[in-house]
Amino acid sequence: MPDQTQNAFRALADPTRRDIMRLLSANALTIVEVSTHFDMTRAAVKKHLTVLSDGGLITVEPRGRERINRINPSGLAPVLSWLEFFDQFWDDRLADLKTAIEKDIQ
Amino acid sequence: MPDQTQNAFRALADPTRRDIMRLLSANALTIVEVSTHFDMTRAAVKKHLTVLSDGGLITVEPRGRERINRINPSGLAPVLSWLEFFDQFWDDRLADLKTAIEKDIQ
DNA sequence: TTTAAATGATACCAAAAAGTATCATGTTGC
DNA sequence: GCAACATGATACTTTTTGGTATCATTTAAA
Repeated sequence: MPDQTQNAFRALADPTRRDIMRLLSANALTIVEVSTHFDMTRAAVKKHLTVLSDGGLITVEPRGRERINRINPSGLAPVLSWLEFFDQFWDDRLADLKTAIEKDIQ
Repeated sequence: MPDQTQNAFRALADPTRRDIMRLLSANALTIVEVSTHFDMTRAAVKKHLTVLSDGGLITVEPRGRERINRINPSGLAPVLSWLEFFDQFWDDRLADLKTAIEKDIQ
């Protein structure tokens, strides 16, 4: 059983991966399409996508010879859940947020 | 000029450091006191505290020969700010959160 | 049916991260 | 003053990470 919290935080720790998240928030893209936005090889980008997938932050849908990488916002839930612990310092507002999110994702 | 967003995400990527955050949320502690909670040397814990400090997630106050490590919740602001970008997937609730936080921490 | 395109997989490399051990420095208290 | 204590600092080792290069496999398309 994977530690989703750890995998998600790990995935977010790299700036390239956070950029990929933003990129995919606009459009679902293939690996090649994502690669064109970064100054590194396709293989390196694919590794980042694997880490994001392990963290539950994206989903990958095979389509013919392509793989469509799609953002998975609910993958951020463990991160928000962890951050929510600190809402005691912010007057319980993060708790409200978490409840709202949990209501949204199935 | 440090990249606070990167430093904060980097600091949160390690499970020990996240545990230290929780620990310090209850009480401000010296390095030795923090060390007693983990199965590693004092030097290793101190390194983690340095990373947390670099990320703006704790503050360190010298007191005599001790250093009081105190949680700094506002250091999470860059993280929440980045996450807020994805509130488009959650009906703008994270944006409300960010506004609320910004109102709290001068 | 070939050929080109998209991806998978592997080996390899360099740098960063996590940890230890050790010694130096500064403080407290008797 | 001096011994014990808390921390600082450095060197070193191991593992992980981010990256490249290369070749194999699968699929689309002419």
